[in-house]
Amino acid sequence: MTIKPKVTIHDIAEKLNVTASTVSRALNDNPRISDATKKAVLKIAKQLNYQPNNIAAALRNGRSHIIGIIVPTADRAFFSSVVRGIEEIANKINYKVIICQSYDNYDKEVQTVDALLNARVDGIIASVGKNTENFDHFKKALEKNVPLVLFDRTTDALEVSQIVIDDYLGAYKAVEHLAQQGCKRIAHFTSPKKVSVFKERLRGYLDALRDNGIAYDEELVIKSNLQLEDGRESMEQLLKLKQLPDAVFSASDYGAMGAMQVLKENNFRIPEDVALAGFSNDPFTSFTDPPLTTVDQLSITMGKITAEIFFEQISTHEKRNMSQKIILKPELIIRKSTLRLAAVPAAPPMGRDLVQEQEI
Amino acid sequence: MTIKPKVTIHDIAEKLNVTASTVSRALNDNPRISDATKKAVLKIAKQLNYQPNNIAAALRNGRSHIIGIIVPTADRAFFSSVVRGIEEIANKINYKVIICQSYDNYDKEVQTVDALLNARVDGIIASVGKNTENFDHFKKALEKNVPLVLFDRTTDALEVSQIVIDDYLGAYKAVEHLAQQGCKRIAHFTSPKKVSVFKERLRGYLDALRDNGIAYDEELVIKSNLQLEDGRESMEQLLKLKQLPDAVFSASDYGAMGAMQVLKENNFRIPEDVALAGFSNDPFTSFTDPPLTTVDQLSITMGKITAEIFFEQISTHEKRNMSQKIILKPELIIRKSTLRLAAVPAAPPMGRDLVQEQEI
DNA sequence: GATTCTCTGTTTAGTGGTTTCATAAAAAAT
DNA sequence: ATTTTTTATGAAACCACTAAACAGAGAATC
Repeated sequence: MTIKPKVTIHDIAEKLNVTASTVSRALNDNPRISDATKKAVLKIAKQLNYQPNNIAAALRNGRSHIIGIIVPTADRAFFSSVVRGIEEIANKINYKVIICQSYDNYDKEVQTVDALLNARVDGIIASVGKNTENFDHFKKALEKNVPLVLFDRTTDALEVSQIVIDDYLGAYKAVEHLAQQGCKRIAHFTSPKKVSVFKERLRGYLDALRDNGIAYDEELVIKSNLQLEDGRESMEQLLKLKQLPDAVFSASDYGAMGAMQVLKENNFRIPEDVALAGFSNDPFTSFTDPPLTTVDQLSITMGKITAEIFFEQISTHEKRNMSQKIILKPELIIRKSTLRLAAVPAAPPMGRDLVQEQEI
Repeated sequence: MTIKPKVTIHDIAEKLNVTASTVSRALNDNPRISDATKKAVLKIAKQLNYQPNNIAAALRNGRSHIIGIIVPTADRAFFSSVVRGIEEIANKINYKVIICQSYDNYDKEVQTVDALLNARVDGIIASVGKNTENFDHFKKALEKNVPLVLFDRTTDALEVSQIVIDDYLGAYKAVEHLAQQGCKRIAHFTSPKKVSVFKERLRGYLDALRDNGIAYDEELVIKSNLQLEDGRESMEQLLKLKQLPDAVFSASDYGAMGAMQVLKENNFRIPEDVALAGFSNDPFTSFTDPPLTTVDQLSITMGKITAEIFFEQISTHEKRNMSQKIILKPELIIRKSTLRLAAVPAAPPMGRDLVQEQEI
């Protein structure tokens, strides 16, 4: 394999006896260049296998046409869907996307923002890490006039546009549904963290209880990190109560899954003895037995809207347009884990469309 | 929020009454600069909140310190784990990673390679799309002397280093395990595509049958796209046979999951009536009931090794070092879906460590 | 016939950081 | 004291591309 020399617009210019600026304009389809010249340039460019140097262009005009996306992790179906939605729109208008993962690590998040700024991205779209409480790194981006939009995990500490789902409503819907299925003692798994989503879900839980005439019982609300193992422990704790719950609404699917495992190990029937609902509509929730009722977060929609708002901001650039907050309405995906009444939903079961592509 | 003016090394230079080159050297810790000057420069840089412009540097020295990763999709646990492994090593030596998704779309893959070349990445790590049969876009990278390493979905059509797992061995292990559990009629779900991984898995299946004294029965090998729905159909097809299988080894976890659903719907016991094994160790497999035996692909290891080989290539750069092919040994994760003999594995169940972080 | 446009291109001057080459001063060697 | 070496820095070129300002030829207008 021979290594070809790098070809620049100057090489093309030389071949055609014009200047580099003419070639540059021709390649950029500038109206000041005649069609004949454009064609000639394009032809030579192709012939020489010219590959534009985006770096030089970026340096010159101060826009890299690259945007940075920061997510806690890209392997969560929710985040990757959002990313995909953003990418689709970005690609359409010739922007490249660079995906960065913070792994919910504050330091890494700070470094990433810095790295993106150094790389001179044209803007940043981010979902804030779980442990982030200081937002100076994002402020730095704003100070440099780099557009910033937050989605899902956002903060009001920054004056930026945000796209979130209505966690309150999602939780409310789930708990209301449980109540309608005849549940009277509905437990809730939540997090001790100050993250707003959990506070909102808790609020939805409480309001739905009240609106459905169910008294709040403190011992039914269990705080944990909401991982699988936490869900197991929380459920075991609940099983020690004198009066058992007849439903659990977990603020995470993993927490619900842990509860499901423990319930089955103890020979409880789901949903007859205890109904179960989660939050997020993680892909695995349709594969559990019984399939898990959960709240879908409209990830694709969120991605598209996020991208739209972001690029709107990019184009209007200088103008300090007010930041907007968009709240999407989540959807309750009802599956067997909560269906205690006769009526089973007609086929095809809901949420089936969320099945992932196969692994190879 | 005030927009601060962009500060360059020239601003720092001016403040200190030195030249930009001195500042540049000081910032790069060049030994030819006195410690006093270095300290002064660093101090002013911090004071002015100087942010280096990587683009300018990249243009000048022809290395962007960015590497591109192309994966079919980032939301598959396997790929994102590999990416994570790569990222970890890359970050350590101050390289940024830009993750691109081809969505198994050939055109998008070609465009992506082009875009990465234009962005002047220092190298590319890729897993080839399912439908890619022409590799000219990758050849273009090689011609430009841009290091390229392939993992998992690779090709021998290119003279590059590859890191793959031994699909043959994975399949062999799975089928051997089924035989050891007393299965005599083991079915196999495979793909009609020409992708080597499936051919290898089929080969492993066949050899394991032979080595365990089980006769090959053509009607037990079912070809499909291996998605969930395909698995269901394949299983239904098997259930129509006069002589039912007592085990199914699917070349994908989703296929196995489809089979599990159909089996349960028809009141077959798993694994007593039919044992089930998949391939990939997708996160959901530990949440099914019963949990699914499957083959783990050592994604993290693969990522680390891929990164190591890649950066080795980056550093030795010019030298046209021979390309190597590394084949990792996959691991069989035994779970209840195949355990027909008394011995149930002691807690904690295997594969538990693969549980994903919770969704929020 | 002179003036003004249009059209198509050229000239020039960046963009921000790095690096080669040169140089002055200081230190070391003779 | 003189030469050589070392140290610390400056001046200018350069990376590849782009945009503003400028220019010349022919067409259109008065």
